[in-house]
Amino acid sequence: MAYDYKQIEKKWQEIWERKGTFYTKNDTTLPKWYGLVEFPYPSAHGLHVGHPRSYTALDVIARKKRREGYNVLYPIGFDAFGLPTENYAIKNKIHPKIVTEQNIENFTKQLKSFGFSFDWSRCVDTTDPNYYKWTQWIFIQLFKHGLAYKTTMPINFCTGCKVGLANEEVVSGECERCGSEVVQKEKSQWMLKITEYAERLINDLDEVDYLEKIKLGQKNWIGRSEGAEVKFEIKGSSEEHLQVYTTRPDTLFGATYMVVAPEHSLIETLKDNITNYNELVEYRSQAARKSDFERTEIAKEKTGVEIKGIKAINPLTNEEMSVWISDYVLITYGTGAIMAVPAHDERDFEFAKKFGLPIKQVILPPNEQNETGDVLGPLEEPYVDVHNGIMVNSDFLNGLVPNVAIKAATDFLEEKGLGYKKVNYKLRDWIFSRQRYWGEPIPIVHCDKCGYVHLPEESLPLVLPEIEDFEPGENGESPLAKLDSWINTTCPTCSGPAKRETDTMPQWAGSSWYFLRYVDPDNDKELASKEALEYWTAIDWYNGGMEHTTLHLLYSRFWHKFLYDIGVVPTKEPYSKRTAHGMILGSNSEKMSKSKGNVVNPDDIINDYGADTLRLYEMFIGPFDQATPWSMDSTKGCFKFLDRVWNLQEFLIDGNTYSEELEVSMHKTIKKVSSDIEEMKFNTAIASLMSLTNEFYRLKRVNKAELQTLLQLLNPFSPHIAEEMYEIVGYDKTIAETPWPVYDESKTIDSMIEIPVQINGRVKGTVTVALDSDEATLKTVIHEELKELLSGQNIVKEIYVKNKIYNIVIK
RNA sequence: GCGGAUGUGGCGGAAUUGGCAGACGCGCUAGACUUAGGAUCUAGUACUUCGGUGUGGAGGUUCAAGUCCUCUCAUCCGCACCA
Repeated sequence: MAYDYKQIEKKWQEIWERKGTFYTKNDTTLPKWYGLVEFPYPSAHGLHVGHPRSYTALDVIARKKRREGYNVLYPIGFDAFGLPTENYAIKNKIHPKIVTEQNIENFTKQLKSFGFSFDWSRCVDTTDPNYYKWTQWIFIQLFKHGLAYKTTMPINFCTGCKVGLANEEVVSGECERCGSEVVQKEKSQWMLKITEYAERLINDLDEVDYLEKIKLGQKNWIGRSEGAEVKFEIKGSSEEHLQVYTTRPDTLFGATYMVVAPEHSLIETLKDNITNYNELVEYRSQAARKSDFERTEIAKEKTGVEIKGIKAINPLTNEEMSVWISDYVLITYGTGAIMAVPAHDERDFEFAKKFGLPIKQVILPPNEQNETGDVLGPLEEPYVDVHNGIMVNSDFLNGLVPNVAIKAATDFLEEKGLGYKKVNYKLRDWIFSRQRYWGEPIPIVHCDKCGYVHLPEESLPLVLPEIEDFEPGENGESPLAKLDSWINTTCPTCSGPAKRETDTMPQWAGSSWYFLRYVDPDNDKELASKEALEYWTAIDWYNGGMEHTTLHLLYSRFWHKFLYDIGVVPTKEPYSKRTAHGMILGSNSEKMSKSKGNVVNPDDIINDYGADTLRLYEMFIGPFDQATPWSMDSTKGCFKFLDRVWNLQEFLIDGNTYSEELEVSMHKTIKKVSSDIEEMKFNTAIASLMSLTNEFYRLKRVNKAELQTLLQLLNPFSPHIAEEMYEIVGYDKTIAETPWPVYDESKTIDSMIEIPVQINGRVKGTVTVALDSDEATLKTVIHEELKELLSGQNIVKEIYVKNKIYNIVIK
């Protein structure tokens, strides 16, 4: 009988659904295991082959954990608010809600066709008011605790469409759709104070098991640095001064000019003193057209304008310094102003060269030091090493190494009241407003009397109003701003007239806590019950893409920590373990994209080869954490393997124990597959299953006990075929109800082994000896074996690494 | 620019972490078989002048290096309003 994957997969998916095989048990006495994958954004394109890489991986692990006796929670849901759906809706004149419904329906059908062991009864959808009610509730808690505030932040504004744009929609300074110029436009926006959690977000990484590169990525993103904030007086102005953050207070004597961001408030406050105000404003509007990324590009030529009419005073030398504006200084980092030390900073150096500003060397590199230590030629390039060199031209710092000078300089500044020690972070607060329709409404009203007031919690959810016209408003406003009936409301505090917030939340909101909802998805009293949270959190294993390292993963950790602080969740960290999968590329090794025509549709693979083949290939394709190109031929190879397994039925003989020739192989394979799954080395786990199958073919027979084990090990990867064959072989239980196979360590070792023999590091032969043979025995055997090669040679040394290798050194 | 990765046959990759480089799969070659199929089975397959040579390149440490050290080249990914 041929391998009829279509019939087999349909049959088992129906059985699993009917019996509720993978529904999570409500038994909290069992040990639990909570595996999580990133829930998909239900786009109109459907799933791509990247999704099942992560989903299959944790499905494999979940299926193994269940059979090891764990109560497993392996849920799925939909992250359904977001920009692409809204844009699609506008373009095709369909309500985003309808689009979302259709997409979710399609995604569900697709996901079910893979045979994933999700507990579908716990499916969540971030656009469901019963779900976003709690997203809004969390926002209110943040607001009540002073972690949500409003401030003016720039948005990308398309001068053509008159709407706000996402960064992704801006292509080299132009609107992706209409090609008009995009400028930065100031807007009042809701912000979340993630920076308040910066220190804990770094420190608590010590308590979790994340891939090292993920921890590193988060630490670098948060960008903690220790330095000093220094106050620079402005000549002729007693109230205004410049506040500067520097990690290198040791170089303060070398600061020869200052640079502030074009957006710096100083330009407005000292407008009357400034003689070239118009020139500065012009430069600022130029800078507004560039992204931060473009502005800080070191390769580009530095630009800038001197602020004429004002001077700053170096607090240590009391010298006058010119003040400039330049776009390489960002208003969002530090204080938006820097002291420039051109001799010891690359960008400052370049800037100084271009504008002919003084360069004063204050650190002498070690190789240039002479007896006097004061011979300073013109610098070819800036010298930036903090660990080597010696301070010069720096008064009381002279003779110190920079590292020591940093502390000395900071202490001095603190003593004299000129500055103070400060920890700074690159991490910025989270811009939480979107001028969009398809997001959670922000449950805040503005009352002229009471200011910003949150809605009463019992009034939630604040349902997104059904509107006809969800096109963006004029001047970058949210579509909701056009809806007077929505905007005008009463203040919950004073009952006076008030206006609703018209911006919505970013997509990140719903995904920052969805894993909590899975544990108790239908609760309408709390976001989840205490008992359920107590039992299920923290998540035991979370797998997802590397691209989420710095945003989703940090945002959700931040929210979780906040919820911990207010007593809602019992753990400090949401995820005990985090791993990441590599991207699946097109067969030409480029990122899959419609325009390149290299997209592989999983539906086609399932249709042509079946879900079992797709799952197997996704796990076999290459090392799990690395990017790998898709290959249609290799997909076929996986199908061929399953077909070979299917045809083992022809060789099947009776036998309740492993046969003698296969015993070691059986135990070795169980060991290898078990440990490889835990380490996510799926590709080699499958390779060992293939090898075992090849052995069965070589012997032209397999007994029931051996086939049973093979099917049990194959089951997590290709569950349908494994279950079907298990049933055919005649077991009354399904594999899903069967414990994971065990191995005997003593039976994984061969009694005779082959030892390679090297002469001067080159393999010249091998000898087969009993395991753990002693060196003397081995030496006799080897010298007999390699008699000819060794005769007349001067043997200098012989090295034996037990059970590994034997090396003879001759001269 | 900042940050994170990766370089091994024709291709995807493996290598017990310093111990026989190329497991497993694809592709290719030859043979067998046949209800001529998307077949299947068996054997072979890094290069080679058969001495050797080979893990992006150049040095080094070691009895022994894909693995450790120094320098260097190339490619890919992320960068805060895509998710």
